[in-house]
Amino acid sequence: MPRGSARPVVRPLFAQIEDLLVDRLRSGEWKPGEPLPSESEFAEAYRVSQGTVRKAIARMAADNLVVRFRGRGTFVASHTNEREHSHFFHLHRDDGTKDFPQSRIISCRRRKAGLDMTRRLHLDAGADVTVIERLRVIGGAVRAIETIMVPEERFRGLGAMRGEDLPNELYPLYETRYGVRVIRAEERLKAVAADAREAEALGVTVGSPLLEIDRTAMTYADVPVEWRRSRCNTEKHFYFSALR
Amino acid sequence: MPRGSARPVVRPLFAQIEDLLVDRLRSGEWKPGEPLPSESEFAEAYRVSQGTVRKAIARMAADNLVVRFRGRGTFVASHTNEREHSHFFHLHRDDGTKDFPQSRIISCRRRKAGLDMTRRLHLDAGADVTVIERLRVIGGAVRAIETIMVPEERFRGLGAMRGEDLPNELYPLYETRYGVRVIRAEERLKAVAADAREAEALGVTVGSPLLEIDRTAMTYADVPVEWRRSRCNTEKHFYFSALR
DNA sequence: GAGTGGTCTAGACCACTGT
DNA sequence: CAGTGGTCTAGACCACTCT
Repeated sequence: MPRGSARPVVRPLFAQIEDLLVDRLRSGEWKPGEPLPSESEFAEAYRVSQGTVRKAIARMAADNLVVRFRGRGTFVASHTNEREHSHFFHLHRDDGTKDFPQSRIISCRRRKAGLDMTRRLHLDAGADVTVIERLRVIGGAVRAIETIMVPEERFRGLGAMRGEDLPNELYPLYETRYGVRVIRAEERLKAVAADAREAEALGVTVGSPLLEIDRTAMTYADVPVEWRRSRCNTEKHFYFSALR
Repeated sequence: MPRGSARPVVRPLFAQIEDLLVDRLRSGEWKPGEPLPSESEFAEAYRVSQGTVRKAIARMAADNLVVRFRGRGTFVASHTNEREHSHFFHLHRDDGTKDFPQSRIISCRRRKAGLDMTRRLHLDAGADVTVIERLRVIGGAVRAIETIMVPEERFRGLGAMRGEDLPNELYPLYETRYGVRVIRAEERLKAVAADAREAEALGVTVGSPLLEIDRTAMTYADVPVEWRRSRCNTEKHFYFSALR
């Protein structure tokens, strides 16, 4: 999507503080789940008022970069937290409830990136990628088949992992094992027809309509780190999107 | 969707001010596009500091209830503004560009609400509704067929309008003619198979996969005012969703 | 009790708009 | 020019957590 607009020449103080703090987050100075220094410490260190630091951190909290607790402190957001678990999973049962998906790995291999991957993941030609194929089981039934592509460079050794060792949720793994924190994602949805392989995996007839979810996941500074394509049987589920 | 949680017993001042202002917005005290009184006026009237009013209005701006301009003032948000035009339309061309849809009315009739409509629109049994059917033309080709359902009570006389008199965009009409401002919407997406009628309208074969977008549009206080169901040919377009 | 973030105030200065 | 919203400061009080 058309993103990223030119920055104004002069930035407010709080925005500059925010930039500095986001840079320090990106550098890994504080790991996911760890506490940041307090507002007053930052205020003193940067020689600005506490209110200015507050505004900077409030924006980081609004962007889900950190979470704040009164009386406890400010912590780097983490996908390992229960609250953020499946934060990016938008399939709901028709009755509106949301039950969390299980994963069943089909394959996990290392490959050379195709042209599409190099473009989506901002890779050089010939770069290595790990490609994971898996089924997603919701409420006991296979509801989606998913292809996940990540650069080997950032996730060294992932391509050599055995399927049984891969967890249900990948983003916590990205965080803890590779220090890659997924911040936001963009999804492109289409209706497509099931091919023979998909139809068999999902237990539907060839040509059945499937919801394709094409996701690019990004870390700090909008750098893409994962490309994922799911094809979902939406007979009993829907993808939820809130507009405002 | 599971929405609306219990309010805390004691609400901060700024939140109370926000509630009061939203109530006054809802009452129609200021029409879309019109200016609100200034921060300092509200501060004096409610006997709170200007900073507290600022925080209340900032939240209303974040919710797209109002728009603010430095030097000019605060204005009630309106779908008639260019910026908000097609704000809720999420279909993009495959190349990422977004061109705006034209509408071709198929029919516009008054009916008795079915059980589904009474439930979706919070109506009494036997209530009258206006049902509009139309095609959406994007880039010269028919890309979607759409059914729109609104309560006659709120949109009196809409059901008697001739198709030629209905504009491309309905939300500006809702605003100017009926004083109904759409604030937010929820969409549920599925992949479905085209039936004979849809296939003919969209120029695809029967059974082709279509993206169904099922939207409930709401005004202030999450009151539903429109139910809309679109079935889209996504061969050359995708539905965009940003996750954070 | 010391330390955290959340609320609220009061006042200053600024950029920008309309006249 | 007066009036608007945007930024920044400094300080007070609060609810809450940890030890």
